[in-house]
Amino acid sequence: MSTPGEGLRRARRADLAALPLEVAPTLLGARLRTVVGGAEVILRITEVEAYHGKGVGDRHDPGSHARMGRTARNATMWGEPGHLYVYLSHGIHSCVNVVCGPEGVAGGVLLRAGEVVSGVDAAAVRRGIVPVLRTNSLAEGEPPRITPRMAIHPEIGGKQLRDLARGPGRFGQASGLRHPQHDGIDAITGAELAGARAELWLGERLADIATGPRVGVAGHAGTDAFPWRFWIPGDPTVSPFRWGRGAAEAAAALDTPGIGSVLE
DNA sequence: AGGAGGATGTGCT
DNA sequence: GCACATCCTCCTA
Repeated sequence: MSTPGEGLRRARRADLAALPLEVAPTLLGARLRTVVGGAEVILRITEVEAYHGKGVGDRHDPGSHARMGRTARNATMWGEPGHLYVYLSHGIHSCVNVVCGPEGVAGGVLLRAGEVVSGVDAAAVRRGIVPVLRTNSLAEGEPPRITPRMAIHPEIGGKQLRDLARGPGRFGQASGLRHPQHDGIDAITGAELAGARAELWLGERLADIATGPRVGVAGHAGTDAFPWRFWIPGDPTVSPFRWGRGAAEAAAALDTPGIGSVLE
């Protein structure tokens, strides 16, 4: 079993007890380690979004699955922090959130993108591109690199490696976690659920964090004016920005920038 | 009971 | 840039 990285420690439930807007930037550079069907993948998180909901002392979030209150679908978002809310997007993609905020208050951080730092083979199999990618024997903590076999396909370049977990659907697929069987899995204890285990590791120090409006969320001028999306500036695995339905118009009316700004 | 609309990715124009 | 896949959830009747 490989370790997720130098100087990292397992996340504790208390690390995730604050509201999503506070927790979200602390998950950048963290590792999500999953073992599904015996295959381990470690993802270094490079892009996240905060989602609140409707709850006591909470900021109302009309872009959240929890905006209407507690339902069967979003129940995990109300639960104990540190579990993973896995939902089905567009009938196709299983997307992964880290539940945070106090129990009884809806909140989660959507893991939008990551870098596969271990288990490239398993991730590539899940992404359906296994013939192209092979891992060489990587030293402990060494990032995956473009292999000779990839070099035979110059038209591909490093894009398939970069794209393995670039975007929430790809991230979920690379992780192996799926809706509905893995919804609610505990990333603090690492307890097995439906043949899967998940662990969250924290502790990487980042020099800079970028913020901006969330991607693809239907127009909610009030919330999109606030930076709910966080990413590691310059990281190639961060997904492209796009407006949600009606959001561009709403943002234009408020003179809200779309790409976001880099904070210190 | 029926239907609209997704916290998206892919492929074609 | 735009259509489409595919299915679940919640709203309306």
